[in-house]
Amino acid sequence: MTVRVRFAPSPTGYLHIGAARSALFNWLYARKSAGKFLLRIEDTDLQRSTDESTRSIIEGLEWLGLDYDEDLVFQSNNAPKHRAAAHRLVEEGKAYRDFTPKEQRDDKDVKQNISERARAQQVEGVDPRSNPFRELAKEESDRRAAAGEPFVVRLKVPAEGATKFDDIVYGTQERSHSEIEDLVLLRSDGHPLYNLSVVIDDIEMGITHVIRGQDHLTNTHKQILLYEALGAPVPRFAHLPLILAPNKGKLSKRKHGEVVSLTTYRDRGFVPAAFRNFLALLGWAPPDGKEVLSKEELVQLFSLEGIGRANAIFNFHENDPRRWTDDKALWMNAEYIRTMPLEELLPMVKTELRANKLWREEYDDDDRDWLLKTLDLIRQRYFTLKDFSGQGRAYFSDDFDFDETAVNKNLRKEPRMRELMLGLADKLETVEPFNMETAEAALRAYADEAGVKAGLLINGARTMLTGQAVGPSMFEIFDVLGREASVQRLRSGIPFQQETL
RNA sequence: GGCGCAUUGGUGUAGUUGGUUAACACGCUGCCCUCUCAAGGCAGAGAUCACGGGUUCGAGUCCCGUAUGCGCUACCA
Repeated sequence: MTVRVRFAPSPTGYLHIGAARSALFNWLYARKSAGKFLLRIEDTDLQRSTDESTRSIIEGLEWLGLDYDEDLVFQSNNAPKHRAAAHRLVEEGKAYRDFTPKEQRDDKDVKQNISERARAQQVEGVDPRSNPFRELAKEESDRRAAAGEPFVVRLKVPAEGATKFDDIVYGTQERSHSEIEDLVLLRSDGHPLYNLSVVIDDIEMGITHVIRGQDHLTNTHKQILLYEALGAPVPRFAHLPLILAPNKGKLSKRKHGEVVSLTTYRDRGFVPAAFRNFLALLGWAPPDGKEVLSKEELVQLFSLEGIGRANAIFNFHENDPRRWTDDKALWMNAEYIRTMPLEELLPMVKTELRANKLWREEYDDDDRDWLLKTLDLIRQRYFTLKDFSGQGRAYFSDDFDFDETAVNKNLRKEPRMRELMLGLADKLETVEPFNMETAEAALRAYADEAGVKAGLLINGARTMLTGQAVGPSMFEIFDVLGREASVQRLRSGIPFQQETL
C-alpha cells in the first residue's frame, strides 16, 4: 500500500510556523516512503477563510521546497458530500437529528462556558451525554424534519466500551465512550462540521497516515468512531508535539506578532533550506546527531519514530532586535549563508540586491566573477540575506552610510586621520599592479613612513571604504573594490564633515 | 469540573531491553589566531534528569502519588 499523507491547513491568516512544521513532517514522510503528499485547504469556515491566505500557504510551501502531488483540494467543494454522508448515517440509524433549539455561544469565552457547564452538570448529577432526541422514533424525526423544524445531526456514540488506537508518536491511546458526547456532524443550517469533513475527505483522498498537531490527539477518538460508522478503514495516526512561546504559552500572532508567520522568515532574509533544517529539528532528532542536513539527508534520515513527545519552545527574544527569532534558527541561517554553494546563494542575493536597487546587469555576465568573489568574501559574517544589501551596501554602491560609532572609533580619535587617508590614497594611486599584496605592501610602507601603526590606517581605511568598523580583511576589501573606488573613498571628506554626536 | 498528554543544563535534543564521571547542537564566559568583527581552534561555566515515595544490589530509564504546563471537552478548526 502506498503511503498517502496530507497537509490540511485552514486558510485563516498567515501560515503559522507550527503548521509549516506539520507540512514538513508530512512531506518528509511521504518522500521517505515514496508516497504522496497532498494538500487540502480546509475552508469550511467560509467567513474566516480568505484567498489571500490560501495563496500565502501555497507560497510558503513552495518557499520551503515542499512540493505537493495531485490536485489541490478545497474542502468547501466537498460540502455536499459531507452533508449526504451525514444524512446517510441518519438513515442507517448511526446518527440522529437533534431538535434542541440552538444555544447562542460567544466565541470569546467558550472555554469558560464549557467548564462552567461541566461543573453545573456534575453538581446536578446530569449525564452530559443524555439527549432526548437520541432515541426519537424515526417516523417522528422524519416528520418534524419534513415540517421544516431546524435540527443538528449528531453521531450516536456507543454508550459502552472504548476507542483505542496506536499513535506512532504517543503510543497507545484509549478513551472511554462515556467521555465522548454525541458530536454534532451537521449544524442546524446544514453546514458540515470539522470532524465530519476531515474524516470524509481523508477517506476520499485515501489518506493512510494522519500526521498533525497534538491538539487533535483526544479528538482522534471521535474521528475513529466516524470512520467506523462510515465503514471505512481507519488510517494510522502520528501526533506532533506543539511549538510553544518562551513562556510556554501558545504561540500566536496576536500575542507574539510576526515571528510566528512563515512569510516573515522569507521577508527577513532566511535561506529556505536553513529554515527548513531548523524546523525539522523542532521535535525531531536525527539518529546520529548531525544537525546540518540537506533536503536529501532529511528525507533519508527522517522517521516518525524519531519524533519526541514534549512540546518545544520557540526561543526568541521579544525585546532584542538582534535576536528577534530563535538563536539556533539565526545560527543555522548564517551557517547556510557562509557554507552553501555560491551558485545557489547567488540568485537569492540577486533578488535581495534587486529589491534595493543595487543590482547591475553586468553582474550576470562581465562582472560575474567579481560578484562571486565579493559575495564569498562578505558572506562569512552575515546572518541573513538582508545583510547583503544592509551591511554590504558599500560593496555594491558608492552611496552608503557611515556608522557613527565606527567613525568615532576609527577616524575621529586620531587628529591626523584626514591627511593620513589622503596620503594613503596618493600611495595607492601609484601602485602597480593593484592587488591584495601590493596594496598591503604600500599601506605598511606608508605606515612606517608616517610613523603610525599599520592597524591605525587599516581600521581607518575600513571605515572610509565601507562605512563600518567591522568586516573582512582590509586588503581583500581593497582588492575587491579596486583602485579607483578605493582611492576615491579614501579622499572623501564626508565622514569628517559629520557632526560629532 | 472531567479526560488526556508532557516534564533531562537558558533553548533544541541524545540517552538502545535499568548498570560506571548524564552526551550533542545553539547560546554564554575566557584564551589562541588577528588589521576589526566573524569564522575556526582550545578551555570552561551551567542539570541533585519537576517534586515525593516505592521496586531493585543498582533508576533519567519501571510503578504510585503530587505539582506545573499544554491539549481536548463548541451548532470553532
